[in-house]
Amino acid sequence: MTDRLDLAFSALADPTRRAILTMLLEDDMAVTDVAEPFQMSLAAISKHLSILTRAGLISQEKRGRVKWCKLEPTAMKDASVWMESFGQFEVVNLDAFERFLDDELVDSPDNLTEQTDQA
Amino acid sequence: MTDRLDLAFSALADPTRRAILTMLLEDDMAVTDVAEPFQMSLAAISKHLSILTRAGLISQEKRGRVKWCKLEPTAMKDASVWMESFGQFEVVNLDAFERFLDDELVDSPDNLTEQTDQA
DNA sequence: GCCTTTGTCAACCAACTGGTTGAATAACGT
DNA sequence: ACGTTATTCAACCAGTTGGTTGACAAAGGC
Repeated sequence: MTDRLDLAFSALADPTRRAILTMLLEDDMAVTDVAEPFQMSLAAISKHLSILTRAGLISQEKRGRVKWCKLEPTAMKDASVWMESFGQFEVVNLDAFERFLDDELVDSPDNLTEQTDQA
Repeated sequence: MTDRLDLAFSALADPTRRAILTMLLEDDMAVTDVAEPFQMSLAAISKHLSILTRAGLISQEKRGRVKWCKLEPTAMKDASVWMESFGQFEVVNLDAFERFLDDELVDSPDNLTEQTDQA
């Protein structure tokens, strides 16, 4: 219990934490800066960051009095690999191939800002 | 809150539910048969199944007195797509492309039968 | 030295989770 | 009609989660 996948998926289950990961996609950030756009307390964000750290999704390194947060995509990739087993049923076709090529051409991930409203 | 991704990721965060999904990879199953390998009560499994249903990861159809559970990979794929954005850092290269082509050549997914710890 | 900034810790709280049990519902076999 | 099988419902419980606040420690600036 509480293996890698448990930690990764339950860390990803929270929208605040997903938003944080999206922010870190742009650049490494200090804890205070991560907290800035949110309405909740700094302590709450600090907790979220330690959950993300425990899941291996980010790493934190203290330099001076500032603690820098850095995205660690490896843990996410493990979870992604687990999920991909389920996808094979439907996606092995030219459509997927085309989308793959499209993704290759996109160099900056501007369309990533938490796409929750597109239901 | 509690949007699609919240539901999908938190459903996937539980090892029992991931095991259930893996079982359903093989074939559609009745609730009782899903419950059989687990040590917990049937009611607990029933709850897990409704969580998976609410997340869209499976569908349930009642035929006679038996409720059949069927894998629905679409919801998982949504989550997978979200995650893949984070992979771009490391995988955008010929390696990924090559693996994609390899997958294309495999016509039957026979190598899927044992990728988890499910006994 | 002193004040400010950065971040965590500890205690607390309400809400949710994952399990239990026992009763209820619904369809089947005979 | 009756007992059996399949599944859910309702109430309950312990433990976890996601937030709060106030106190604290550590590093920097002046």
